[in-house]
Amino acid sequence: MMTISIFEDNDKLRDLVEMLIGSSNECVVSGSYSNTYDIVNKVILHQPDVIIMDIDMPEHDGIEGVMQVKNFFPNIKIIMHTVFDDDERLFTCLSYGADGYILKKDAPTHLFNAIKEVLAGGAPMSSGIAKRVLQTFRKVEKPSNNYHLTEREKEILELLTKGFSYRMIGIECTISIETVRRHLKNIYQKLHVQCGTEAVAKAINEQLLDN
Amino acid sequence: MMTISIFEDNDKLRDLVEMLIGSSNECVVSGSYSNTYDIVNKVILHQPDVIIMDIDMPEHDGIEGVMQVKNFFPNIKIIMHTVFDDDERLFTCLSYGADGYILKKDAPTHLFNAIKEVLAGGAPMSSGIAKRVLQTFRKVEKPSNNYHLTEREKEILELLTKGFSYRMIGIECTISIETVRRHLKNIYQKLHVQCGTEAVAKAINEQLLDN
DNA sequence: TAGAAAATAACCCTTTTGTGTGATTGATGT
DNA sequence: ACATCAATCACACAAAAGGGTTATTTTCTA
Repeated sequence: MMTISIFEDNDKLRDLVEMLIGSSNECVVSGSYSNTYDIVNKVILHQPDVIIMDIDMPEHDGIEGVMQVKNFFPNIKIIMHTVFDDDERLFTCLSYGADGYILKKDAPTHLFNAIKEVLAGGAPMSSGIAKRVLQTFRKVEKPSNNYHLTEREKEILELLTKGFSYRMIGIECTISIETVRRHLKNIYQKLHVQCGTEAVAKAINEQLLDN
Repeated sequence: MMTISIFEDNDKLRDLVEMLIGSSNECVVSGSYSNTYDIVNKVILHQPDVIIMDIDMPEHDGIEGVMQVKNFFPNIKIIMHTVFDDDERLFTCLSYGADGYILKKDAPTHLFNAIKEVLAGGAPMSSGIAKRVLQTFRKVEKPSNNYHLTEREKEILELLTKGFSYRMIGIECTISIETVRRHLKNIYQKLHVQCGTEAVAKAINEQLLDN
């Protein structure tokens, strides 16, 4: 028997969800509130396995709720249930550790399936949400940031980012400091930079070093 | 009527999937191969709406396939169908733009639902996969990487990352070069680094500059 | 209002960087 | 066999970086 708590400020919707879950013989609703005020103590009181969390609530909203709960009880599953599908709120919730994200426009059965899914270790999301999440993994089209650095040059540049002086690089690579200078001179030219610090910044920002 | 192509080197499984899809009255299979050799021309030939793509295939594998197809036809949906659930391959595929990721251990109906889901603009994933994806959004607990840099110090460090020399920083901030030296000396101490390049690397890698 | 923290500045001195110029060797490819 | 390129080394020189020390002014706060 799984225990569910609900945080939702729309009374009708809250009742509906409560009924939906209550009618199941696997879940029971314990704790149903219209905001996340003092949520930690409420959670301690009800010991839910899953929390259904609206975002837009007066005073203490759902984002605050996720943060608080996940901070103290990372194992309690939280499913966001909201009308919002903007990136801002979505990724904020996910970064706080929300386990699922269901839009209210989906059928109520979606929400019910989501509960089973989080309990099974999944991450239920409305389809548009899942798509948006995957989209963030798309590699931003690199403007061919290939400066044709040779392997040796990359090696030396990497040592430079680690704070090695020219001399230390020479010792590390067992070459003379003169050669190190020569390599770095070439590197600076290829990267179109004037000095080591700029080269290091560019190398890290544009991920020029294969690590 | 939707057209599906299949790339899968296990003959039996390929036939099975083909049958499964063929038995639907909404989808038809056109193009069924055991590797992704010359995949672009094959795709041109069959004009599929969705591609079911295995990863582990001899010679030309599914990762290469995703890369090629998405490069030329970003609108064709690709669902990965594989036994692999390691992060390495998962995120590589997603970065190339895969639209779904279904594990072979899931029921075959999962795959069929996935086709409908991608066509509806979704991003079908096996539950464990979805969870892993969400996990990457969790804010990594910053080990209080606070070196107590003052605003001025951050400002100067930022200019350093832009390749400004001490003198240029002085001009930019309208302070003497001596003060710049003093600030940077303090900065190096606070960051526990020996030189500018290392400080720049640390600043960028640990996101010390609020931008 | 006294004290702390931050920002400012100067001087000295050594080491490091960065540039210009030139040269040799080995591998690679045509 | 010749050309190209990467990697190596050398010398000279100017500019910049970085450390030590000391000191003044501003700003903020207890």
